[in-house]
Amino acid sequence: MLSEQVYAHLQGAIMRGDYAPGDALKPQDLAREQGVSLAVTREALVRLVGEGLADRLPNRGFAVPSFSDRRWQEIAEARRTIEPVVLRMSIERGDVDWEARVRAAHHRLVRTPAFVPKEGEHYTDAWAEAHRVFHRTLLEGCGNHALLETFDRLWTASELARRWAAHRNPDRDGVKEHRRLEEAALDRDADTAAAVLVQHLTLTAAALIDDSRQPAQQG
Amino acid sequence: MLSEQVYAHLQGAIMRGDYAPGDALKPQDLAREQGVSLAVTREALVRLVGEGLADRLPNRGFAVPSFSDRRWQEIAEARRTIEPVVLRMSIERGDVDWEARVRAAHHRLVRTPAFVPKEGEHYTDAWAEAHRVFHRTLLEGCGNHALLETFDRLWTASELARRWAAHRNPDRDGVKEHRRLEEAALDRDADTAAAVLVQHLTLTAAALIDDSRQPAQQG
DNA sequence: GTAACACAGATAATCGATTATTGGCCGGAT
DNA sequence: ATCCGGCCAATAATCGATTATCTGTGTTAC
Repeated sequence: MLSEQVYAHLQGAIMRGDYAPGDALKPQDLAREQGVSLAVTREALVRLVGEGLADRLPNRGFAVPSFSDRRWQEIAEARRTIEPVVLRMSIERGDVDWEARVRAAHHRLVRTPAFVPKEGEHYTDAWAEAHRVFHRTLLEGCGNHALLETFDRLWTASELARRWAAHRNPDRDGVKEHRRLEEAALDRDADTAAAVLVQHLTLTAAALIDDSRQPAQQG
Repeated sequence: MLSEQVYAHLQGAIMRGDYAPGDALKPQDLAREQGVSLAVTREALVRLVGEGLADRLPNRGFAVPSFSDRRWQEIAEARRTIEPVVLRMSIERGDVDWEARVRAAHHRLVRTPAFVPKEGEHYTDAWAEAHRVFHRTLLEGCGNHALLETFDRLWTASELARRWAAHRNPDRDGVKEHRRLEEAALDRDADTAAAVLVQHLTLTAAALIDDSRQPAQQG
């Protein structure tokens, strides 16, 4: 299934930031680059649109979603609204296997370097994936596929937005936040875990507000 | 944009139950029936898959999602988990325009006949739509597109499942439930509204459990 | 000088035909 | 009689070419 490969390639490219928001995704060019036909490329693009990773402008083709501060804030709020509730369910229901996977995911997250020296300011692909897996594993104890799918969609949107938010981290200790999250979850302390998660998500959202509303005001 | 029409047609047909769960959706046949090419049909099918209204079996084509009791229960639980929280936000934030739209949606719901005499046991399209609009309007006060999109996806999945759940309504007064929901929302009584909504969703889910686990055990 | 129109190039959307893969069917061997 | 393996029809997936639509530019009329 060629469209699968093209889809994966485009998803990676968009999430990695190879294209800027608003850039046109021309089926012709993409088809030539990938060495496939138009139909295949179109199929992949339609899928991307379904996942929210591309916009479709009728009779004007496809494009990378344009960054919108408002939309980003709504996604962040949606996560703050939904994830704590699911986390509570997860903590209540998770079994030993879940506990083990949380530990494993946290370990992997801690041991994966977030930045590579030369690469510059952006997270490594490996860390981004470990980060996603940790957050998802925390919720997987709920055992509800529909809820986890909701998480997946919001996470994707959230990551895409963050990629384009030039975040100057206000003294933030992500490592510590994650550790507190892991501890509270494994202690079955739902209240604490939910509170820490909300704070974690709030801080992430706040980092963007600052940058977009006070660009380079360092006085 | 032809694929749009084909998409709309298929969505309606699937939701209406013109195809049974598991039925193959053959691009060839569909293309012939609709008088369009394969590419167009495929594009529509890929969209359907994205919306959860079709399954894709690699190298084996597309099919109507097979009904799964487990999946349905998970969707119902997801709704019970998310919608009350969003309803609270909506009640807290909704403005006068929202109030007016809630009243209008409820009025329309009440005045739309749920069944047509001859048609048999299934809801009319008009009532199903009015029902959806009422529930969605209740949540729209939250003003968060990401959350409403989540609602839309869960609603679609929920409706599709319900279409195939031969629900024998246990003495249920849907009209009354909706009225209590409207009243609590407009009274800004978030606690009551959330509680009524959870009960509403629980009863809907329960109707299916009964039928699938005790098929025709009447005495 | 401005504004409306028409042309041209680019590209989105669609089509009909070709290739590749699947699952069932038949025959032969054990 | 049953099981294994190779044909065959059906159809999924892909392709290259065609048609329709949009955007920008240049021209002409006022």
